[in-house]
Amino acid sequence: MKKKNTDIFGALADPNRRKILMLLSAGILSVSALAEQFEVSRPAISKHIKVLEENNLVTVTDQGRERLCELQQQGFLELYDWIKFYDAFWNEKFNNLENYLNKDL
Amino acid sequence: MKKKNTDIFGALADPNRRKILMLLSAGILSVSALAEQFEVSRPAISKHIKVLEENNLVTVTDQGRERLCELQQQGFLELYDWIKFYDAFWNEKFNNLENYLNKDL
DNA sequence: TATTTAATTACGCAATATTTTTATTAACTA
DNA sequence: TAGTTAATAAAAATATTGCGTAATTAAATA
Repeated sequence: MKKKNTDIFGALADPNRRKILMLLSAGILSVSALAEQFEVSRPAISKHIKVLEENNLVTVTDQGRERLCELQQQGFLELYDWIKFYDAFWNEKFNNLENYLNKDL
Repeated sequence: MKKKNTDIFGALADPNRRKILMLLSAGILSVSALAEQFEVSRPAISKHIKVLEENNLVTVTDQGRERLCELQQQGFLELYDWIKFYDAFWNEKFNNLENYLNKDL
């Protein structure tokens, strides 16, 4: 039983991890292909990918000795759900403001 | 010139800070009123609020010796902008899938 | 089979983050 | 004015994170 290190917000808190996601938005890439785009070492990138994987932002599939990384929607949906709550909050707030402003028209 | 500690993703990475936002979604609260809802000390909450303020998730207004905290939309919009990019990514992806599936109909 | 390549694991360390305790500032109130 | 309340600042302790090096595993290749 492996324990999860961080949640989705923690996963997104690191700039290198967000850069990985951005790179993967252009297409599937191996760990090495990703690592080439960074100053940091390959093990560092490996760990970042693991965090992204644990939080369902990325899926990794073994292909021979390579591991191919691809964006996964589920993690993004989780984040989306979170922000939707506040989106609703703001909509309601501005609706109420609008109602208030129109009260005497 | 004071330097900002973290960006919006870092600001949201802490569970206590997200709880502060949730509590503020119910209405304006003073620092003390917020602190009551946590196990951690008041200075800790103070610092969390500062981070939220620096990232435009919360505005604080002085009222006598109290400081009233309120949600601020700007920070949420920043996050929204980020996720919108990936939202578009997924929409495009599934559109393409749909196009592919319908190709021979 | 020996070597190379892709990647992870293990370990340790430096940098950051979070929290606490103590001290301080400023605004109310008796 | 003296005491209390709300909050932050400063300093220090603790916890977590990110990263590198070295070692290891597994697959491809000469």
